[in-house]
Amino acid sequence: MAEPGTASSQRGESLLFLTDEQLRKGIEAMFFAYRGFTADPDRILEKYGYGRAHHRALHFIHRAPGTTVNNLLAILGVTKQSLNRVLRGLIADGLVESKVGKRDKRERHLYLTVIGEALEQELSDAQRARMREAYKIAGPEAVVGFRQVLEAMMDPEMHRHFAALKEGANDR
Amino acid sequence: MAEPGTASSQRGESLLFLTDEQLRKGIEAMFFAYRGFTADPDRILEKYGYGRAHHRALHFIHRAPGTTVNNLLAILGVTKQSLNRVLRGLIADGLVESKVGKRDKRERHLYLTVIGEALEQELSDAQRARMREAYKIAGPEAVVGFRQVLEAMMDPEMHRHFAALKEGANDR
DNA sequence: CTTGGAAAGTCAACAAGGCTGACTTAAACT
DNA sequence: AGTTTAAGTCAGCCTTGTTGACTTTCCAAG
Repeated sequence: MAEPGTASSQRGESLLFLTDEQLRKGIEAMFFAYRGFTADPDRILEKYGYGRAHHRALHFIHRAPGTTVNNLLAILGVTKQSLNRVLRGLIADGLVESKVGKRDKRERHLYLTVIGEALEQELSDAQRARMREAYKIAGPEAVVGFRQVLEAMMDPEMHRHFAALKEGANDR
Repeated sequence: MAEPGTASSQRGESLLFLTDEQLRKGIEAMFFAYRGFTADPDRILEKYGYGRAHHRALHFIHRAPGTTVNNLLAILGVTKQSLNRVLRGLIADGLVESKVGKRDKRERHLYLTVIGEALEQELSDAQRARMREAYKIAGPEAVVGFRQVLEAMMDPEMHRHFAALKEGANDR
């Protein structure tokens, strides 16, 4: 790889490797890795006639069952019309259920049905398998660094949403 | 849900955090980070009436000046028709130059013009700035791990292309 | 020297998934 | 009562991906 001779790699001040070349390699790594990251789900989705947009909706509804449309909109960062097109299909096919809110009846709370959960699992299994494999190859230390860099790369707004998606425990 | 210690393979201590929950957080981190990763260039591209596809073409032509269309096709992983549409625009606008090959006159070798380089720089500057910032926050150790995980996540075919894009030195 | 195949380019048609703008309905808030 | 909010819808547009069919140019092998 590149020159390892940047002296002490433990000092936070040793930013000598931040050459344009190294940064460009990072950019390219993101590009190629993201392709791998989406490749397996894409293949599965095709079988069912869905796309990436459906996957994202399924993923985040699974993660935050009972979430409102508005909340999902904020997480996904798309327009109401875009999301609605996708959601309509998933509801029509019986993968997602939309329930009128109790406190506020204007809101719709979204849930995965049994078959919705099943597809989410299938997609998630594939994606987790690749990630697990990558983690195994790179090792535990690398995983920590990976996550740190990714988090630092997010827009602050997005990082808020990311952090809010903690393990378990949702409202409702 | 997340049962810890499922099938402890290889290094015992290391795999304890590979719960489904942790893996899902990794997946979400990729999603949100990629959004941040593309946000700045997207804003710039909009000013000039271009899209992400144009950015990718500019990036890889900059990286491998004189590359052939076929080679670019393999790197980008799109169809000839898709790439050609984008390339046609860039050539018409004078950002990219297409030269007939010397050895093999069927091939076209692609180069950025001065203004092509200028736009590539503008895009790249923004993207590198974000990456540099993320690297600085995460620290040098993290950067190494980041790159290791990303490389392990690529499809083998894509990793070949990635590795081929080493510093400097192009064919011709 | 002929011919098969590779590299590039083009036309046409289509689909997914973004977007804007305008508008409706129902419910909540003030 | 009037305004705002959440959701949904219709219509239309754009980018970027896809197939399929076809041409031109040219290299290389028979």
